[in-house]
Amino acid sequence: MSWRYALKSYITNPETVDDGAVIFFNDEVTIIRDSFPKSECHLLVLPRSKQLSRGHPTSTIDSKFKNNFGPYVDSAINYVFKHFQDKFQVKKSDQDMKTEWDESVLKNKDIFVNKFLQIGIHSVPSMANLHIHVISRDYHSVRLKNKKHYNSFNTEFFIDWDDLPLNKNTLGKDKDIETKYLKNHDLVCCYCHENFGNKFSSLKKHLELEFNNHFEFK
Amino acid sequence: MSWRYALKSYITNPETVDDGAVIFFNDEVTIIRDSFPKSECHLLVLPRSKQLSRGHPTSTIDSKFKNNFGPYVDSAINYVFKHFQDKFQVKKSDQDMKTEWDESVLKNKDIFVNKFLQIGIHSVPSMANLHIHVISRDYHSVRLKNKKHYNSFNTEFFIDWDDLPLNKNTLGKDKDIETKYLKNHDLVCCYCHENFGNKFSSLKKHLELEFNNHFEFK
DNA sequence: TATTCCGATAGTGAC
DNA sequence: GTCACTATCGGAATGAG
Ligand SMILES: Nc1ncnc2c1ncn2[C@@H]1O[C@H](COP(=O)(O)O)[C@@H](O)[C@H]1O
Ligand SMILES: Nc1ncnc2c1ncn2[C@@H]1O[C@H](COP(=O)(O)O)[C@@H](O)[C@H]1O
Ligand SMILES: [Zn+2]
Ligand SMILES: [Zn+2]
Repeated sequence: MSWRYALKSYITNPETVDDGAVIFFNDEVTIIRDSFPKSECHLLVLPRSKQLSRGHPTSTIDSKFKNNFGPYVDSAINYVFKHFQDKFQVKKSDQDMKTEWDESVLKNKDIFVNKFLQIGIHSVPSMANLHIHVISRDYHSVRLKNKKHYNSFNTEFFIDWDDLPLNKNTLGKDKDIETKYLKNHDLVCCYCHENFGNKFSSLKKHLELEFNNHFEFK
Repeated sequence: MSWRYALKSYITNPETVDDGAVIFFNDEVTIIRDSFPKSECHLLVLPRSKQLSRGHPTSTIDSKFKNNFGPYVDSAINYVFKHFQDKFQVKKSDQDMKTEWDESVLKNKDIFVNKFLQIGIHSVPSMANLHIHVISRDYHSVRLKNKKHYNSFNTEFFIDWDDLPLNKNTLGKDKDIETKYLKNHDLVCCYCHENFGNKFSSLKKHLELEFNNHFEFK
């Protein structure tokens, strides 16, 4: 079986997968922790229906789909929020200045979701089984190892759940999308918007600083 | 002072340079071993006149220049021939087949020069002080580290002393020459003409074999 | 087409 | 998609009263 089907067993037999990734399943969905999380908390929501699973997300995720799976996405959101709350707290700035990054980010779920969570899909998924990413916007992870990883979540390559279904599918060819957003797009810090060009190593070090400036272990 | 003038002290004060590179100098020329030799034996002949030294080789090396410096080039050739003779001998092939690579290469200077020596210049020199390369055609050297190094001696980027002065300077822009010959030109073995494409590492290993198949230490 | 260091880019085979 | 490995390609600094 091709690597494109690495997620398949999570929907065919979630009860027998023993890698500890599954956090919820019923007849309709499986929710897992991504095995190669690109942030502190990175979940995938997978519809179990073969029909839905093999569809391309941009054409499959319509309002009916959203109505049906919205609650499961919400539950993934709740999980991430809780997990982050349990593990981290907002760091008090030395300067004690009033910023957007006050404690409310980890106290108020709506603020957390708006400022610090990404829910959506990749324009060109690699994994064949349809999945929705629910990922915290810290990008503080040893699994985040190259430009493609970062830009797949931090450019228009990432399509927000709220923007689905797309009014009109204006996406180009897969190769063109990848070239434009994953290869040629500058690396831009998601905290402060500093532009790092192609310097992934510099961005990595910077993300480490950003994370440690904003959060600390409880 | 810029790295482009790394050769300057060899012509301004050859008597005080103490790196052991200088093998001959008089009022007109300095002859040195290249500090980063790309073959077993790699010399540079440098006119000491400021006027000549700052000229571009393709416009400066005319018949008058050649008459004047030909003898020094010859002396560099003699040095390389002698050095190679002293250090190496042609290896007897197991198959004992009659090839061009018989012992005459290291016994007859004319054959050595014709088959195994390159005398000339780079189309686009990096070093600002005019210099003529006299280099054995083995390319067996730890200093030969990349495609540019190899192709600068094994494509038309290298202009033979015998072809100077050029009838007509049909060279393009420096950048274009560099792209065409150093970057885009395939790597081709100078012994057997096998094409290695961009695989410099493969060529390196092959050159090691070629050298050891043709020569051995005395 | 200076060297050297460091890192970005790219292809491979395997899982 | 992952990893590990190898190797190619690419920019930046290079100096120093
Ligand atoms: N073998 C695997 N098991 C579980 N998840 C994986 C595996 N390989 C890749 N992934 C994740 O699957 C996701 C696929 O994302 P996508 O680019 O949308 O197809 C990525 O976030 C990967 O980290
Ligand atoms: N610092 C140096 N001292 C002596 N020779 C050098 C130095 N740097 C480079 N070279 C050599 O100078 C030559 C310049 O060749 P060119 O490409 O014709 O300018 C090359 O063969 C280099 O190996
Ligand atoms: Zn930042
Ligand atoms: Zn060969």
